[in-house]
Amino acid sequence: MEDIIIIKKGAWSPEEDQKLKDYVMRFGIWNWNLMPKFAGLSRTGKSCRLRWMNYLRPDVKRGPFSMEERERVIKMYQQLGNRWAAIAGELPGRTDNEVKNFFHTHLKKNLGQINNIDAPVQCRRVKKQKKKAQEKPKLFVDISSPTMGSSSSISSIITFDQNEKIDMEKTVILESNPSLSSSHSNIDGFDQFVDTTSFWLHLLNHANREELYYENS
DNA sequence: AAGGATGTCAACCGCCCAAGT
DNA sequence: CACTTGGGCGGTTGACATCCT
Repeated sequence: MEDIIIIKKGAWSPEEDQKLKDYVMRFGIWNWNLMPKFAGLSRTGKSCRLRWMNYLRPDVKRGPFSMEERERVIKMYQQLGNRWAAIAGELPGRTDNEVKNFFHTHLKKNLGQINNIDAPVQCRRVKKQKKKAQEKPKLFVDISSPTMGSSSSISSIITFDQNEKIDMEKTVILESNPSLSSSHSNIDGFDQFVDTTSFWLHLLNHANREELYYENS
């Protein structure tokens, strides 16, 4: 007769954390699937691995992202796209999960809802987002890869510094490399163009973030 | 003050890939 | 070469905190 193993899910208790930490410190990582049994944990190997990698590892850096880290995330995202593990690799002590969460909460929330950056997230906030999506956006953002761009017919490209305000009524945000930017002649009513690196850094640096957010809601 | 809306982040799920057999 | 398995990854969800009306 096989043993019945009850697998626990959800938040980790301090006791579980200690068990996992103690075990890894003592015996190292050898097989995540077998480890829980030996460590006395009612968790899956995957769950243990995730907990260790994202939280318990001694070299995991916690706390808010510094401005340097923020800038790096933005630049790496533009280079690599949603390869969070690769981006995290450029940020010592940060995990892919952290980078992903940071991007979604601090960057995308301000920009994604006003453009088709990607498909809407299926979550409990969809209802509200749908309502917002019906309204005509004042801001258009294109964060497609620079290599995807085609010929340009941009009338003007601007960058701005930290204290400069953006005309949200007539602004089109284009990709980071102006020379590769694609034509957006099919978008009516916009006459300013801003490269995304500049825009995102502005958004992060500047207190206008709130203003920008609500401007579009 | 209360209840709903929203923000944040830890954790889970499912898929993919590489290595081993 | 096909199959299995373990680990890694990105997408998504859920719980809780905070904000807003």
